Parts: sequence; C-alpha cells; structure tokens
Amino acid sequence: MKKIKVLLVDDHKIVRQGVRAYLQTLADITVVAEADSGTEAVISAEKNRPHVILMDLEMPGELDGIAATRQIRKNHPEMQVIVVTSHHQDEYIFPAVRAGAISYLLKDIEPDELAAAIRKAAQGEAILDSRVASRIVQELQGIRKNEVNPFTQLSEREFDVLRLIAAGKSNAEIAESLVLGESTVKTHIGNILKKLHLDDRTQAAVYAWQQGIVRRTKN
Amino acid sequence: MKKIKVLLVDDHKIVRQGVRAYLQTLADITVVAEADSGTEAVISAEKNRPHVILMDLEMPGELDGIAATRQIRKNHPEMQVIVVTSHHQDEYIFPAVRAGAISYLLKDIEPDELAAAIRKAAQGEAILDSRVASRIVQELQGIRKNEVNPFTQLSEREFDVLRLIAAGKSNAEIAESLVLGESTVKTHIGNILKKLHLDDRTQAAVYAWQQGIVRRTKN
DNA sequence: CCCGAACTCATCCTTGCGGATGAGCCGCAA
DNA sequence: TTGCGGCTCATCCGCAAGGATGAGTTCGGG
Repeated sequence: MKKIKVLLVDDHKIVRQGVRAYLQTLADITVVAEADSGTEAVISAEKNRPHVILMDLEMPGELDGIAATRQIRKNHPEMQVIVVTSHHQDEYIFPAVRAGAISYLLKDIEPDELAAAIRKAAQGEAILDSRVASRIVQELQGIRKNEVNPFTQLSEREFDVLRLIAAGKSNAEIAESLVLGESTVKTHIGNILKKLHLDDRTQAAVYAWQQGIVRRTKN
Repeated sequence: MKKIKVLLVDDHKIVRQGVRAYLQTLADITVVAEADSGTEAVISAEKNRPHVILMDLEMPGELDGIAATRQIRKNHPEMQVIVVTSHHQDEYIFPAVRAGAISYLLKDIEPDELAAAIRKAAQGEAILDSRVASRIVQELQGIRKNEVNPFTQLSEREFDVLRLIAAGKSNAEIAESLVLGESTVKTHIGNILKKLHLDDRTQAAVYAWQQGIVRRTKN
C-alpha cells in the first residue's frame, strides 16, 4: 500500500515536530516536508507533491493559511488541504472551506482523529470537527434567527456593497445607490476584500456569483 | 382600452417623423416622446414612462443604443425595448438581446409588422425578424460548423482572456497565463469591453458568469 | 457607564486599469 | 497582389481603485 504523503504547514516548529513525531509512528502516513509560511507551503507543495496538506491558519507573512490553501488548490486540485486551527469561531470556517479546504479541525483534536482525517482526506472525503460541523449545518439550514447570514463574517452593509459590486457597479455608482460617500464605499470594499481574502472587486464579483449571492436572471 | 405609450429613439429626425406619423394613425398606440441619443433616451424613459421603446442602434454620443437599452432595462424592467436597425449582421443581435431588448427588427420592416411588434412587446412577447430569428436558432442549436461560437463577436483569443477575467485574474496574471505581453492583454480587454459594450473588467466578469461562460464549480 | 462593533467619512499615496493610437506580422480570400 | 481581420506589442495619459490611517457616530451588551 502506498503511503499517504503529508506536508505540514505551521509557523511553530514545535508544533510541526510534535505532529510529525506522531504521524511517523503510523505505517500508512509519511511526512514528506514542512513549511513555516504560506509562501513556503505553496513552493513545497509544488516540489514535494504531497497528497494531503495540514495547514495552520494563523501564520505571519503576506500569504496566510487561507490564501495559501486557495493557491495550492488552484495549482493542484488533487491535493487535499486540511485546515488545523485553534479558532473555534465562525469567522474562519467558511473562508477556509471556500478556499478549498476539505476538512477543518481544531487543534485540540485527538491524535487518532487527526490520522483518521488525513486518511479520509486522501480519499477525498471530509471530516469536520463536530463543533465546526454543527455550525455549518446550522448555516446551511438557514437557521439564522436574527440577522446572521451564510456569510457571517460580512456585515449587512458590506453585503449590500458586495451585491452591487457583483452587479458591475463602480464605487461612485454604489455610493449613489446606497446614499453614501464614496469614501465609505471604499472602506467597505476594503473590509470585504480583507475578510474574504480577495485582491480586488472583480474577484469579489466572481466570489459573489460562485456563492450564489447574486441570482442568475432569466436568460 | 389603454393606449400603448411608445418612445422613439433615433438620431435622424426624419426617421422619427416617419415612424411617428405612421404610428399615430393607429388607435391603440401613441408616441409619447422622442429622443435623438442614448442619453436622452434614458432620461426620457424616466420622465415619460413609455411601455415600449423603439431603439435605433446606430447613434453617435457616449451612450449608444445598446448601452441605453441596458440602462433603461436596468432602471425599468417593465419597459420593453425593441431594437430597430439596419444591421443584418450578427454582431449586434446578441449584444442587443443581452442588453435586454425584447425584439430585434430590421429597418426595412413593413409598417404593420412594426405595429404588431409593438403590440407584442407591450405584452412582453418577442418578435424577431425572420432573418434574425434564423441566426439565433442557428446559434442556439450550436450549428457552428467551424469555430463560430455563441459569442460570435468575440474572437478565440478574446474569449480566452474573458475566461481569465471571469476567474478574477489581473492583467499580469492573464499575460503570464496566456504567455503574452501585458500590452496585448490590455488590447484584448479593450476590444472585449468595446464589443460587449461594458465599462470594466468587473462587468466583463459578471457578464461571463451570467452567460455561463464560466461554469459554476462544485459548491 | 464604558467597550466593542458596525457604519460613516476624510486624506494621502500608489498602481492597476482602460482609452487612444500606431504599428508590425500572419493567413486567408478576393 | 492587395486587403482585411485576428493577434501581437508599445507608449502615453488620466483616473478609478485599493491600501493605510485616523476619527466621529450610534447602538447594544457587559
């Protein structure tokens, strides 16, 4: 049986060592490389062709875990990325999943669960931490009693702006539409791009369409 | 019975007069206004609230017939735009329809056909000149023997570029992707925007998604 | 009562984008 | 041969778009 090649990405060496030590005890898993930044992760993935990548989200540098995940998945759709983080909040779950992560685990996971997740990921299957899973189910069910929407991270106003971006509007048009100063619009857009880890309005528009925020009109 | 209110848009006064004279002989149709430019058309539509707009495509000025059509349909989806033109070529059919025109007529149409088209349009139904209709059917059937695609006006290369725009790529990334100079990419994009009557890459991306040029990935 | 989050707006600065124009190359058809 | 359309690229210009920062507002919760 072929071993599952794993790439570890975490900015803390001690974490990598710990995980590596554990994984090496398993017969069917081998750690082929480590990276301590998003940029390195992309390069290493390129070079070492791992099957599965364990990606930490919290990392310094230009390319964070989410951006790195997106990058890698773009270049190599066959590689599966498991996101490992201590964030139990909502905010990073969806961006990570959208960036192409197959599983989203919390750092206090049991070792054997990690191994299980890696094996599943290699098969293209997902394992979500139960706490994470429940949040997702909640969202997908549309259980948003108050004002929570599927894009929890985005505020109502930002959502308004995003919709207009996705309609191809310019900042000036958006400002007029929402009765705002153009400055405000730019601020919102800046925040949207930051939150969604995108580079420009065009990507935001694409994102909106992919997510179905904008409904396709009759055609 | 309420009369159908019509707005005439054509840069030639003589044409407007001719059409108006004819339409005024009809009991159920009334010309409520005329406009000689795209800009005027938008304003006049706003003010006079016509049911149907007869729009000439060939007009000078910043806002041509297609852009005006798009604008009006955006502001007032309930107004129906009939495009009247002497272009029997493909190039303007699809842009016009995409911009929201319900019917596409050629200028050598018989008067009673025009009247019929207006009445149909008021009901939200389309009438296409048979020559136009056959082109459309051809396209929809995918009868593209050689390299003709549903977006006849766009060349292969432009299509390549459009797809990348719709993926959220920057000019530099597109250039790298297609192994081109950035200058060339910009030229292509300029041509794409011109041909599709769009303002910027974001609108192009939106357009691409609306048209289904980009396939929605799994989500 | 204070804190944080959302929302608003402004200023400064940099650069990517888009428009206009000109130009050379290739292949195909008249 | 000439011409045209697609493709390629360059230069110049103006502006919209984004990033970085700071700051004032309201509102609801602790």
